[in-house]
Amino acid sequence: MTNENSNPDQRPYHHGDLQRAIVDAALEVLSESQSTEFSLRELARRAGVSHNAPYKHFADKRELLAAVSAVGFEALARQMSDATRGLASPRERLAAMARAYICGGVNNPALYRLMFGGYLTDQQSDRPAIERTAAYRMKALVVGAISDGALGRLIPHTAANERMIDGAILIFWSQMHGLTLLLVDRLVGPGEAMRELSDIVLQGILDGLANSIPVLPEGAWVGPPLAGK
Amino acid sequence: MTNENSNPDQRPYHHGDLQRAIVDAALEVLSESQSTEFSLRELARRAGVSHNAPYKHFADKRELLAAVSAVGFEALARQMSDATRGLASPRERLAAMARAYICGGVNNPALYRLMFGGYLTDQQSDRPAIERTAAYRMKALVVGAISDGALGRLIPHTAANERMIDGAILIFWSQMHGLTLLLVDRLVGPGEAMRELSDIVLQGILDGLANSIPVLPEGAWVGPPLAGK
DNA sequence: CCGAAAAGTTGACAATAGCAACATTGAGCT
DNA sequence: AGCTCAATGTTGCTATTGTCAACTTTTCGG
Repeated sequence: MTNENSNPDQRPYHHGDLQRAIVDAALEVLSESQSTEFSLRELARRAGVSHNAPYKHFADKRELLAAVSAVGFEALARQMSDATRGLASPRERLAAMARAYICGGVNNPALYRLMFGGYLTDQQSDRPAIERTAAYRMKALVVGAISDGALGRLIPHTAANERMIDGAILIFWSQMHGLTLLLVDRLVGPGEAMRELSDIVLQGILDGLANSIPVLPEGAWVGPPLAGK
Repeated sequence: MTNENSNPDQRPYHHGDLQRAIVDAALEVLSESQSTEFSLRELARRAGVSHNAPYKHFADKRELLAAVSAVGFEALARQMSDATRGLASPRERLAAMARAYICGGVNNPALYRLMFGGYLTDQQSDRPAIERTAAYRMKALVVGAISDGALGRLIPHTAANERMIDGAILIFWSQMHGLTLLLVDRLVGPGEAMRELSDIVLQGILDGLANSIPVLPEGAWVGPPLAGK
């Protein structure tokens, strides 16, 4: 029987869930320092283990950061999902998602940069499956709102509409992504006007897309590349 | 008389222009490795000087990377400027700038991320003056195209139009910025369709802005914050 | 022509990433 | 139970790095 509460000061040899503890510590340090340049040893210290224990769970720092990034994607997907819960109007759902997306970035720039800043992307390696899953969930939410009429008319999610929906998402996503990063980098501001600015931009997009939606060319994709290639 | 060409193999005690050499080496390594995690010592080695020589020109690594970033901003400003040279149509000028911007990012993602990825932004310190200068130049080009009629009607660059022009730039810039980063991170693709995708997106924006241009609220800004605050 | 400042060098220190060898524990098998 | 073994954690080590301090060589202004 493993009872790690019996003796608070006498940590058992085995931590219980170091993997989780290390990732949590990383999220903490990342939020505090807003930098990915912390040391694995620092995390080990925070978790109260020896400097090399993390290596039993992560091959190297890159792998650890990938895990942190994955947690970030899951959190973002959840926040976007939660934000739309109970909203009947598809347009309102889309707006809520956009706000949640921007908020997520502004509230933790370093995490957002880690997620999207190509720490893994640089290598030719694919993104972890868990990230892709979260990303697909986010995309599905957006697709749902669009097909439900967020752009002024119903656009059923059929094969015929696929490239048009992707066209709309390309515009919508890149606009929100860009705004988020400009806010984060304080190249537009002030941060307090985040909500106001994002609504202005969103308004512009929705109006534009209501008039005409581009169709993506053959072979173009939006979202994390499929696993195979 | 200092003649550093007289004896190729006998490097003089003083390098001549180490500052420049270090920055050049950094740009090289950055382009090759697509990562800012190189060592100052590596740069010193490449420049053929001792491991501490760079510290006579840069207080620390951050300062060196700031200098690299500044060079990147200058290059980007020049590329955008060159791209518009000789184009009479303001709309074409705007499109050319957008393409140059995106190209710059896709051709050297690591540099682009360094420039916009808040290596300096994290600290409360302002961006170097040289960066702000380049940024203002870029913004001036965009303002020029817009006021010349890139959005379908002339919008003179007057105080009355200031917040409307900034509104247009907010949309235009964040859209291009987002598209660039999504391309860089391969979250949209393929890279070969860069030109096609950016033209599609640009088209959507210009059409949208031709219909209505948002007016930014009081206190909002677009571009690097002014020096004072 | 001299003295100080600029530019470069050598040597040191603490911290880090990551490897290897060793120690401890718990889970499965008999 | 008792044994075994893989998972987990630890200690010790090496190579590398950022940065400081002290020293040397040039260059340049007065």
